[in-house]
Parts: sequence; structure tokens; C-alpha cells
Amino acid sequence: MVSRKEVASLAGVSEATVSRVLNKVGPIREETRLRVEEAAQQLGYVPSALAQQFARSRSGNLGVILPFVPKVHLFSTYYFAEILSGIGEAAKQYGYDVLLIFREPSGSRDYARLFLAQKIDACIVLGAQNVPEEKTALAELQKKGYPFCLVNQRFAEEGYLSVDADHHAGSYEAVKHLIDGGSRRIAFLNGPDVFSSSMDRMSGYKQALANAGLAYDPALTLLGNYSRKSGVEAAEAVAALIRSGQVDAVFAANDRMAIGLMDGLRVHGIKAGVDVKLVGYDDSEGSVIVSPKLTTVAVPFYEMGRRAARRLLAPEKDGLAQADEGLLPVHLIKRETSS
Amino acid sequence: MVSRKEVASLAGVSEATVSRVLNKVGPIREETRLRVEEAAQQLGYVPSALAQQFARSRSGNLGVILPFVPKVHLFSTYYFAEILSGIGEAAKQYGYDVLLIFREPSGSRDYARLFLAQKIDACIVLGAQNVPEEKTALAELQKKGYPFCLVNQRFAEEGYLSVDADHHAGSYEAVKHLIDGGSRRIAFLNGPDVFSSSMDRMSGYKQALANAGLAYDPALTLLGNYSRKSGVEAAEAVAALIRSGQVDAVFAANDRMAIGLMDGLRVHGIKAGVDVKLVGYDDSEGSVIVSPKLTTVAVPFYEMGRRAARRLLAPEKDGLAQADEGLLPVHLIKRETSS
DNA sequence: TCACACAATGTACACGCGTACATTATTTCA
DNA sequence: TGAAATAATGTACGCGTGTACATTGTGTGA
Repeated sequence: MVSRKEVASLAGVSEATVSRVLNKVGPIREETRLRVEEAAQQLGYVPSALAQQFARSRSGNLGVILPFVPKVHLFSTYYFAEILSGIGEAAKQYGYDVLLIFREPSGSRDYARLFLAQKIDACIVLGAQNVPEEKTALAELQKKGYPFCLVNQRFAEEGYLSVDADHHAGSYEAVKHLIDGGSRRIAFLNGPDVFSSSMDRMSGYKQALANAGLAYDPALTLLGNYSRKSGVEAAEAVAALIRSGQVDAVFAANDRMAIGLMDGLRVHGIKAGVDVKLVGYDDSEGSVIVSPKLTTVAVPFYEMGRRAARRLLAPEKDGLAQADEGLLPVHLIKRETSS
Repeated sequence: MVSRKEVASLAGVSEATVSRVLNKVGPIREETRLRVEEAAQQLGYVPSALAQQFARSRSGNLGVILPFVPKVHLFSTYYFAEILSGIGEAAKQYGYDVLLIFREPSGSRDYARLFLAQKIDACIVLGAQNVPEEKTALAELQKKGYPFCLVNQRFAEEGYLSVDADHHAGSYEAVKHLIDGGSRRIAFLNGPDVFSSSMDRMSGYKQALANAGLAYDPALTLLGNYSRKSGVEAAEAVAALIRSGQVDAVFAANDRMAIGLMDGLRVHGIKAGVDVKLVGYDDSEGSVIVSPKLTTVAVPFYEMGRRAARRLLAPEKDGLAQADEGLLPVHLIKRETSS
């Protein structure tokens, strides 16, 4: 292995000068720089990231904490793939590497330890839930001043750094679209309220109803867990509501449940888009594959990942922090299940 | 920040003893161990991974090189998510972290530099292609003795470490299934031959035809690029072949193309599963969402990722290397498009 | 020409850990 | 009981880099 020493020796300078040339710090005579660069080139010298990290006391790693989802082995593919990809772009831009952290099945969340061990300089928590253990873990990060950012989740009272989309507006749009199309009895298949996005969607749903002078009926709100299966399972109840004339449209909090619901309803002889209108959420790949095509709400997951990383990594001077504030816009995509 | 020094001081031993206790090396008096552990606990001491890595000259990172796929921002979700998840499990098991490496859009492949910089101790290359730049990059890794493993790709002549599934057998099964169902004129929508899996599928396709006494007709083989769009684009040609009676079934090299093809054919008034049989490949999420449900070949992506990581990280003594050799089995899943 | 500013480089050390080697304490065995 | 073996611990240093500080070189202005 070739180190700074050999380069210095070959270039006929001290190690410090080599370091300065490579890090572009301090004044260097042009001739010296060339000699050093030449020597480094010739020896194929590559600085040891290990030594650099150690000397700088910075790992240069951005940790990304992934939720443990037992069914799909890792993640509800589309959603996380996009976010991760956005994170990757920003990380690269700012010279950071992305360290993947798979949460334990046990649910242990000792995020602070990752900082203590200096494995990461900052981290993005995906799929954070509003449960006590999570809140404790995040509070510890906050207290110790470790930089972290949530994606698609907010803890209103805590004021943690987070990047989120405007799910209230998205749901409002979705439900308003159904109302505009003539629906008056709209069921809502929501996800668990440990996710702020579920709460946001609920409020958007309610507001759209209220704005149209429609009453909110708790009996029309069903609870799923964002899985396809839970959509299928909701079908029976939804079918009954449809048959009894209590429901003429359904808004599902994500596409997976919406698609599961479509399948489940089909068994009951009910066809989405014909017998009942349906709107999903996420604009996932499945939404255009399914038949009829699913009306849904597009969420800029890629951009959300990018912003989260940028907020953590961008130097203050870039002044991006401000530009990155606020909820990202979502937009309704009208397809076949709502016309 | 609390370091070994404070722990040693509090426990009344030397730093070396602290190190020995925590690393469980050498004989330690029980009482001493307890004192040290107590002290570490009390101080909340967490060893600096940075310093450890530096001292050991090992990063403890398993690099995962991700292909650059412009359209889907990161990856054809299901496929990579599963592999990545499997890698994550094995990495965790062997005490490694997963460092994500997003390939440059430019296509630069200086994998060796990652090792030179000591950023990773081993790496898994996803989506490797049989193109000159790739071969050069991999040859360099091999030459320098850096441990790496390919997934779902082989370079026959080079003998690189790789984990692959038996796509020849999978394709054979798929096409045989179509033949058994009465099809005699089977088109093949394959992917680019820079992927060995494409070549494997081709040979399986040919063998199934040959075994059934059917002639291989190059005119019935179409080329896509594994994207949904390319499936849609192939529809016109396939539709013509079907109309002219030259084709009564199609085998597509992955689900995305198969699903795109279904959509494309629908425009031409041709319904998969009714007017033409269709088999896809991958058993992706979409295959059960699409209607009619797609017959496909299930590939153990998760297990492939796990094995790739295990091959690189498992200590010799575990003797897993041998168990992990050979192609992983795939299996046909019969659904609606082929009955 | 001399003093002084600043450019350019060298010297020296810290960073926190693993570990080879030296040293001391304890056991074993005759 | 004494010597040898072994357990238990301490001492000392290397790992490769960043960088504070010291030193030397190079103008600059009166």
C-alpha cells in the first residue's frame, strides 16, 4: 500500500506539503503542486479514507435507517427505492457516502449509538412511527445534538427536522375530485395513525367533506396497515357498505391497499371504476398496471429523499435550508377508477 | 467524548486491559473484567468505529454497487430491493455495514479505487453488464485480489465469484409449460445480451423448443430492454405475428416487459391469456396486480443477495462457500395468462 | 539596504485503538 | 520449596492523516 510518505519522498517535499496539495489548503507554489500531483499520479496514490476519517473525526457517512417490514423482505419497494435514490444523489453531491442501517426485527432503536461510535455524521430515519420507543430514540438524538431528519413523518410538538409532503392537500384534492364527480358517500381506508401522513390524510378527507357540506361519518372510515392484504381484507366491509347504499366511492391512503381492495371487491362482484369510484395514493408502479387504472395522488418521494439529505449535508452558506422548508406539493392523477 | 482512557482510569487498569476485555482477547481475571465492564457502562463508553477501523485497517463495510437506471430513479424496485434486503441480513450477521454505492450516470466504474481508499472490504456488484468497461473494471479487482461478487450475472470465461439463479431451467420450464398447454408458435421477448441471464433464458427457450421438436425461428425473438416501455413497444410486432398466425404464445424475459406487452396488445385488441398465452419472469409485485394475473417464474432474489454477502463475509471455517455454490433454483408460478 | 509582511514549506504531534512484547503474579509439578 | 509454566496485566508503538506552529524563502516599501 502506497501512502503519503512515498509520495512526499518521490516529490522531494514533506508529507505536510503533499497533504496540502491534495486538500488544496494554504498557498502552494505552482511548481511544487505539479511535482506532488505528478508523484501521486505515478505511484497511484489514493488517500486512505480510514485514516482521513480518523484524523478528521468524521466518518463522511450519512446513515439511512430503514424500517423493518417483515412481509416484503425489505421495503414497500417503490416508496423507499425512490427516497433512497434521492438521498443517494444529494449525498454524492456533498461528498458523503450512504450507510444503510437495517432496523432490527426486535425493534431496537439505539440510533444515538451510531453517532457515538462515529459510524455516521448524520442520519435519515425512514418509516419512523409515533410510538414511545421511537420518540425516546429521537428525543435522545435531539438532546445530544446529532443531526437527523425524518422523511414523510412529523412529530408536531417536537420540532424535529423533517421533510414531508402535503398529504392534507393531497387527500383534500382526492376527495374533492370524488365529490366533484358526483360522489356523496365516500369511505376512507386509512393507515395506522402512528404515521403522521395518516393523520394528515384524515384531516384532508374531513375538510373536503366539510367544504362540500357533507357530514363526516366515522362508520365510513376503515383501518388498514398500508399492505395489499389489508386492502383485500377491507373489501368485505366496503362491499357491504356499497350494497347497502352507504358508500359510492372510496379513498384509500395508499395504492397497495387500493389495489388490494379492488381485488377483494371483485370477488364480491363489485368493480372499481364502475360500481364504485376509487382513488389511491402514491402513484406507485402498480397504479398504472392495475385494471382499470387507478386514480391516485403522486408524491415526490425522490425529491423528498434529496431534500432530507441536503438539509443535513448542505453547508450553511448554501442557504438551502430555507428553500427546503415547507411541505412538498403532491398532485392528483386522474385515471380510470374515478371517472 | 469518552475514550478508552477514561474507562481505564476509572477501572484502575491500563488501556490495554480495557481493550482486551471489550474485545474478549487473552485471559482476563473475572474480577477485572467486571470492573472494566462496569466502568465502561457507567461512562457510557462506545468505542470509536473510526479508530477501530483505522487501527485494524479494515472498514467493516460491504459495498453494494447499484446500477444507474435513469428512468426509475434508482432501480427496478422489486428486484433490487429484495437483493439488497438479503445482503443486509447477511451483512448484519457477520458484523458488516452496508455501504451503498450509486454508480455514476457517466458510467465510470473505478471499483478498485473503493478498495484502495479502504472504503470497503468487499463488494457486491449489482446489474453488472458484459461490456468492455465493466470487464476491465472487474478484471482489475480480480487481479488485485479484492473480494467481490456478482449477482445475477456471470462471466463464464473469467471465473469471477457470482451468485446466480438457474435461468436456463426457469426459461425451459416456462416455455415447456406453454408447449404442454398446446402452444406451438412461441415468441420470445428477451432483454439485452449484456446480461448473462438473457443468454441463459435464450438457451432455455431454445432447448424447450428443441425438446418438443419445434424449430427455433429467429424471427420470433424480439429484443427489449427489461423496461415496461420496451414491452409496450414490442406489442406492435407481436400483434402482427399473432394476427398472421405465426405466434400463439409469448415468453417475456421479465414481468415488466410482459406487463407492458399486455397493455400494448390490448390496444390492438389482443388479450393476454385469451388470444395469446403469456409467461413473464421474476414474480414481481406487478404480476399479481395485473389482470389477468401473469404466469411467471419466481426468482429467489432475497436469497441471492444473502448468499452473495455470505460468500464474501463468512469466515472460511464456516464452510459455507461450498454450500453456496451452484445456481439457485427458480420455479414456475402458473396464473391466468397461460391457461 | 533594512525591516517587515507574507508566501511556502518543514517539523511535530494528536487522533483512539489494536497488539507485540515486557513484566509481574499465580499456579503447577516434582 | 523451587523452578518452570502459564495467567494476567502493563508499556510502547504503529496505523496514515490533518494541522498548529516553527522555520525559511521572497518580495515590498521607504
